[in-house]
Amino acid sequence: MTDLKSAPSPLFLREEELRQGIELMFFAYRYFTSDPDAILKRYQFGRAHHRVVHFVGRNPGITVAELLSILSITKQSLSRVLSTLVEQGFIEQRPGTKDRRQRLLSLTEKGQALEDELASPQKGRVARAYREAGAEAVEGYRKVLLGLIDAEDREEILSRIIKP
Amino acid sequence: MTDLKSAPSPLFLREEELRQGIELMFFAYRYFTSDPDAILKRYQFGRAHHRVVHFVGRNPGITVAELLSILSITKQSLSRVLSTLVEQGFIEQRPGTKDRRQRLLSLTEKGQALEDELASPQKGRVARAYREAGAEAVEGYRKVLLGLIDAEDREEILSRIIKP
DNA sequence: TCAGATATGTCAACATGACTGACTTAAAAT
DNA sequence: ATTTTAAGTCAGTCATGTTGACATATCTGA
Repeated sequence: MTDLKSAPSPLFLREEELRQGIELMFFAYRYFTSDPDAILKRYQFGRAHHRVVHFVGRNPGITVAELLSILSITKQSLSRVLSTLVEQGFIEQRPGTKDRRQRLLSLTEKGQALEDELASPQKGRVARAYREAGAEAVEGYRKVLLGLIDAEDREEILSRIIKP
Repeated sequence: MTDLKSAPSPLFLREEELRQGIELMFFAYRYFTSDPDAILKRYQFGRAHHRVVHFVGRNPGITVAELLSILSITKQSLSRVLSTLVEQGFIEQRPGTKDRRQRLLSLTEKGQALEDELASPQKGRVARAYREAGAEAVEGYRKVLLGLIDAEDREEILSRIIKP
């Protein structure tokens, strides 16, 4: 018989490592969203508004359908948030030139200001983490995050992220 | 005057890198939670149930107050989820021996089975990402995630994660 | 050109999980 | 004995997700 006490299996160690990676993600994500969350409160907005502002800001002229696909939510969920943002003058819609059914979305100046306000502390937080961890660690961070995504979706997501 | 076209500023590049890191986190987190989310549906549970089952599983005998502190939610929010899990026999409570006001929480066998079921595909996903990225990348991933956490909270969170 | 497909928006209804604030009970601590 | 603490509860609110059905305008292909 093997000695159970003195020879912990590599499998157990790996299990522990995985669990730590999972918990670390849980806690890190909470801090990751904490800065914008605090700002959004002042506007009586939630994370959903942030996501819309972010992706419209990064993809000016995006269609509603594309936005739905990025956010992976239903039309109805988006609708509430989007109409609020349009009514309050953060986002503007204009009909597509090729297809006039489309409503191409973009940030107004006011919307751009909000986007900057929300993004700034979050970028600051990520910048600090990058700086502290070093360039090599950043590369690892990106590799692992990408690996968490279903293999078949990676290319599409990468092309969305790396676009400009 | 400097040539704006041919010499993009390092600041711009850094901005882009930060934005990519932010978006990557957004997408990765969605996949990260996707496996347990699908399972939870079958039990008519949500992410909140998962978090409770997870942290009770990893900290048998945890008090309600400690659990609240880890989850950073209110008593009322926890209450609904926790009472459901207790009623349905996933979690058991026993009075503390030193302080009988406390209800020490632990998983029942049924609760442990649920924890395993939820954790297993998530661990599989993380394991795959780790394997594909390599040990060095994993170290970087952990460094950056830790760096996203407020410096003053890191020690406490690390001690929670690395406990056993 | 017209029928069907598509892009968007809207209505109604519902579930989850977060919040606040006030209050109760039991037990511990001073 | 009084105060503090641990836990639970009540009542209400909000944000954000869901489904399914339907309306309108526009585009596209036979």
